[in-house]
Amino acid sequence: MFEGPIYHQIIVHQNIRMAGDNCGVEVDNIDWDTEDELEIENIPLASHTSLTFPGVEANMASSSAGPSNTKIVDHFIGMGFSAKMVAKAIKENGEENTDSILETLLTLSALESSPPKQQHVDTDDSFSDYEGSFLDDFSDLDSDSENEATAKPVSDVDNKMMFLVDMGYSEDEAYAAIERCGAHSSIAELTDFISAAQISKAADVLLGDLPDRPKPKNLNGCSKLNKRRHYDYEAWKKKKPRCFDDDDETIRLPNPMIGFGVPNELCPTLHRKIPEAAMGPPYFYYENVALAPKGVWNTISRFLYDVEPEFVDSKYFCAAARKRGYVHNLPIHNRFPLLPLPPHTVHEAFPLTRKWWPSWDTRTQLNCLQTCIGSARLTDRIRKALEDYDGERAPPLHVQKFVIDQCRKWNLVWVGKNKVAPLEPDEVEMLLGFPKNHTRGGGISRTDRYKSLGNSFQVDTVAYHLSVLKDMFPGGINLLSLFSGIGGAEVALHRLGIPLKNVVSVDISEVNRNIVRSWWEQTNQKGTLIDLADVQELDADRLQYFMNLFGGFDLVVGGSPCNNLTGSNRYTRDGLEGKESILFYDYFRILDLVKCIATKTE
DNA sequence: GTTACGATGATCAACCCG
DNA sequence: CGGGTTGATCATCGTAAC
Repeated sequence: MFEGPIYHQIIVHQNIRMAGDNCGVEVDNIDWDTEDELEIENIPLASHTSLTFPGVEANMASSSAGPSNTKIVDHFIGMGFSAKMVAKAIKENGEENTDSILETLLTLSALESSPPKQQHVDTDDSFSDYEGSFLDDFSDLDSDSENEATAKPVSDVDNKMMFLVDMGYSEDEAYAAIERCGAHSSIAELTDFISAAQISKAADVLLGDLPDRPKPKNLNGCSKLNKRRHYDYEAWKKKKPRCFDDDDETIRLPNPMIGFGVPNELCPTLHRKIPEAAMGPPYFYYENVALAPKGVWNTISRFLYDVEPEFVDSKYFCAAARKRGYVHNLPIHNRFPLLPLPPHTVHEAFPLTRKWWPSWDTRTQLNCLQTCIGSARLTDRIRKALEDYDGERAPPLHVQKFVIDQCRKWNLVWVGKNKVAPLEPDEVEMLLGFPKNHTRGGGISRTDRYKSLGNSFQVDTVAYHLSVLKDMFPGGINLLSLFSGIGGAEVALHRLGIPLKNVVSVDISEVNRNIVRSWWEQTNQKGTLIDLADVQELDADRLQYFMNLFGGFDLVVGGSPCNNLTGSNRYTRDGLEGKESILFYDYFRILDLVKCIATKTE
């Protein structure tokens, strides 16, 4: 398979970057012409029409169901059934029971004696409606609005309008949704509202003359965490705009935070049900901070096929805490940890600190490793505060408290008499499970190393979850790694001994891409690494191209930006709709495309 | 590059009330 | 005693102004 012209082409790509920035010289040598032509034909038309609005609503109204939140609708439309038929089938069966929906659809299409293919939404059209570089325009608007505080609410509405229109909804629908739900509603709420309205409308048209239809079954039989449902348009009208969350039980974090199990602990979960729409292939693995604002994890879970998130604190894997939520459709049986097991306490990890560690500092593990470190001035203040009590056995309690508080806040360790210091970058690398000097060199500054590391996976934790893939893919896997950062997923798979056949790695930061490429070369990988800069560049055409080339992706990994979610952000903790964190929807978009393309080529 | 800078939500203990 | 409330305590893949 990997011989002949195709293989040749891969080799050509192997050592170039397809990043949009600063590769002008190299680009000329790349055989990308064919793809570029494709794009010229398909993309600009689609994205421009949707950005300048005219005629879009007519286009989309006919297909009736919007593309994003109505995943089930989408799923079946993607299979080639008409939107009307899908709406009808869902109305009849309820949306939980995909089996019977499919059955109804098959019956309906048989009745109409026209095979689904005739209603089949053309692949390219549906994809190109989907894509576009809308977030570029989005962020431009955003930065403009930052200068004028008074203009903010207006442009916020504009942003959401544009986002919704780019997702494929009509301008009218988007406007109605924003008006109904309020300008501060999340994209998820807005899309839910639109799709509820669409389904309701479609059903009215189709089924208005059938008074004795069976009621949708099984809407209450779903599990606690499987709360996704659609609202009747009428029901929506009566409700106040923001009460969507109220009856939707917010996901609670488990205590202890061990997810579906960690090594050497009793497994709290022996079996879990994965919704049918979520089943692999491909397998997917999504990560973000556990302590996100309320409702964020509900939204993430709802988009990712109603899979229950697994919340795990990495303190069960290494000497530092890292509370994260993972949404994945991997089996949870027979997981195994990476060996050797990393140290679980600070003393084991940094034996030299033991000598200076005062007895009144009772920490045994570190807090979450962040992107910033404590300042030199702070460690100096601590030293001076302690030196005042040098002769005594221990400083007074208020000094102890000050020192401990700062040590906890900044993850300081004892490196000398009265002397604390932040961790060195290589120490952070070790704690996170990366090889020493993983982020070193290649023109990266110390600050950037901390930043890249602070944004990364904890390798042992992720590897434990991914370990089940080893037996399933003895020949290796094809990996699509979004927001891959310094390559946490790649390193985890490699350390598990799972060969990496083809890896498409997407990250906006050039230094991160360099780190991954450098690691790739250092570890003598036999496979192919392709790096892209921007998840928004990854459109249907390009995905299709890669999937044809590789025979599909086995695993789609991604941890989308958390900076608008984390509590340590005082300025722009805007939730999932924040400027960066909104890229979560791109993870969903791409994952859904991968699933669609895989289903089609089956 | 360095040093400033809180707010949100989770957890826990104490408390109240019926 | 159980459930709910209140308040103290703590942690947080960060950003803005120098």
